[in-house]
Amino acid sequence: MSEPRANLPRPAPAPSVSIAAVARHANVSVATVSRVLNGQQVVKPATRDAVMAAVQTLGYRVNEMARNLRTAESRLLLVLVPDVGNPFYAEIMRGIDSVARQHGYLVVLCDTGADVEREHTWFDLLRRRRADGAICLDPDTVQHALAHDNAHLAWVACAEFDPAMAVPYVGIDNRLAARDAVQHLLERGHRRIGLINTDETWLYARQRKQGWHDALTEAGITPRADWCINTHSLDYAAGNAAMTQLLALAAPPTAVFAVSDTLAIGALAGARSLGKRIPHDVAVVGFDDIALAAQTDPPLTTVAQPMRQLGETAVQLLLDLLADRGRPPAHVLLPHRLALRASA
Amino acid sequence: MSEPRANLPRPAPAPSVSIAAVARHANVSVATVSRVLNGQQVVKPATRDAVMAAVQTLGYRVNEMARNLRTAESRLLLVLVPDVGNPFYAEIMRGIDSVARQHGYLVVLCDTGADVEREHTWFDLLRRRRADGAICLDPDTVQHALAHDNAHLAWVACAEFDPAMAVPYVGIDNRLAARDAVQHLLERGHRRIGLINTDETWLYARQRKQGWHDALTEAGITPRADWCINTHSLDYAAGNAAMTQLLALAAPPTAVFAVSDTLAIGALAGARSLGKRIPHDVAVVGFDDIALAAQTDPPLTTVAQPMRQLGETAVQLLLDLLADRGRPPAHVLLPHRLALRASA
DNA sequence: TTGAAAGCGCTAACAC
DNA sequence: GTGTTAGCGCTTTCAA
Repeated sequence: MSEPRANLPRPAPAPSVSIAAVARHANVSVATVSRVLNGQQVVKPATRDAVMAAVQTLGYRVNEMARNLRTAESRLLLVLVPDVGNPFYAEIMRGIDSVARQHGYLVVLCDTGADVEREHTWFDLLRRRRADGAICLDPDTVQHALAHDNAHLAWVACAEFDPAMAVPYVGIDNRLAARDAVQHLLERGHRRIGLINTDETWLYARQRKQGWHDALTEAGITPRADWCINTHSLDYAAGNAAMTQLLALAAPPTAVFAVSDTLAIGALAGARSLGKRIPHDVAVVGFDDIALAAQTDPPLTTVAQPMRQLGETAVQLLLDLLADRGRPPAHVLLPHRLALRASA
Repeated sequence: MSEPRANLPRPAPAPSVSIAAVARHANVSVATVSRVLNGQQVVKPATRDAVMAAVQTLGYRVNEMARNLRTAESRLLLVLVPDVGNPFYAEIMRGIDSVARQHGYLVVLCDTGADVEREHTWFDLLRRRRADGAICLDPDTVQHALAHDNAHLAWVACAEFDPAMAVPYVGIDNRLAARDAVQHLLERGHRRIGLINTDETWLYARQRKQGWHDALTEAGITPRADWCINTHSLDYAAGNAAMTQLLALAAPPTAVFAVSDTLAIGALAGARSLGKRIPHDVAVVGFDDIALAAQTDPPLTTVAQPMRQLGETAVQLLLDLLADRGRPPAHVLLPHRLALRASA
């Protein structure tokens, strides 16, 4: 919908020097000024210098809004993030931001709360030409709900994606990564290995659970249902509660794999408050390798995701798409690695 | 400088429905369509409905770039943040974002690294009409360096500010808040109270040190120079190292006040790795009250800043300024409180 | 190598 | 109430 917008107060415009003023001052046409400003080589050096001098003395700055209207692009990219406060996303943002800026794009951080409705309102900015493209980090289920209405818009999926959708994406092999993490625990001699998983509306949650399952069954262990807890959020408190629940079991796990570092760090706190020592009483492996992971007590063993590179690649995919709308969607899987520390 | 921009590849434009098409389809003028779209009440209901129907069937969306060129505003706000990864700023961002969106503004998160040069390039976006205003969270010393060149631009300071500058700001009374924190420690019987401070290019660092000093001298204690450590960053590792250094003193502090929660959490880790129990061997008080503070072991006693409200107020100040460039700069101080937990 | 002029899609002043 | 029209400041043919 194109709703009538609320009657917002209008700010007063700032005083401005237009391209026409520069042209007048330099005794050339606006076309010539434009050519100089855009670095076109056809302009005679002397003319060029005169224009630059005028720009200098007048303190002229291009009005990018006008330029963008003319070129039909906003040079704005949207990043749709389910939870801005999560450090995992913060690092991806950094990757996105650096590459986007190199290409002359500005990035708007959009908090979606993993909610389809809010996603829709953000996508509407694309329709209104407010932004050129979007990078979506929301659950694959949310993306799926979006796909139909937004097929013609320029967007890519990052970290989380639905492989069946005709949208470019970049991520890691979550199933394999989770399997690696659990195998590490198995190698340390653990047989009862718990899983702190999150909401399975996330593809990564389903895939990492699979990886946990893979590793256990390959080791001849039958995963028990009560070894697996699903939290409703990724915050520290949720990890804390999940660990408490796991340790209350008659035969509690001797090791726990959490699908996110924030959950794992909460789990550490939960175990400690029950007087457990880590990794002696219970070992913990996390996922992501956020900065805090190296600072916990003990430092957290975790699956390192190439977060920065994830973000960088996502922008690249988006720019490729913008440059050629017709191209078949590219799918990129980046390598992960296990960051071994003291918690497991 | 208005540099010739790099020759960036141009994305292909998306297919589009203009306001003229809607007008044609509804048998009215573009002006009428514009009126309906902007919610002006003068339009006859029947006409309005016809327009809306045309909008619906054509799938029209306003081109905000064109609108913004005409209204001479970009509806974009900049938030200049020294460190995007710091959870303190993440929460302020949330406050900013929510209020900005309510007023039809989009927010761009700008990572400055507390660097004057990078700040300058961001401010240039204001000059090029790419953004309408900015909220600056950088050190007062950086702001000070900026003030001269950017006096005519619309910007406000948040959390950190130079009271002597003619720029609107919102913050808290850092000196008083720090004094409260240290007084709490004194009430618990501590006499040797360390300070983990950060770089004193920050006004808040200087002010909080003052508060620490105030409380001690009021209690008849002479603050010792070696009780005070200045870190070069706010990350967990810096807090860890500072605590280690403090505890190596001949007569180590029995309590430590850290000027940021991230520092305090790192300090907790540092103390623990030396086998100290908290608060028994050394008590710790932080500053900010980020989400993680309630999840540490033990939970962190800290000075709670109204982060969300800080952000909300900053936007309000900025919008006020945008609405009336001439108004005298408003200065707002928000209340803090002590969040009592187990670490002190 | 440069200039004149036609828009980009919209809002708003003015006319009817 | 509604239509006509003149720009907003820029880029980009097309001519010269």
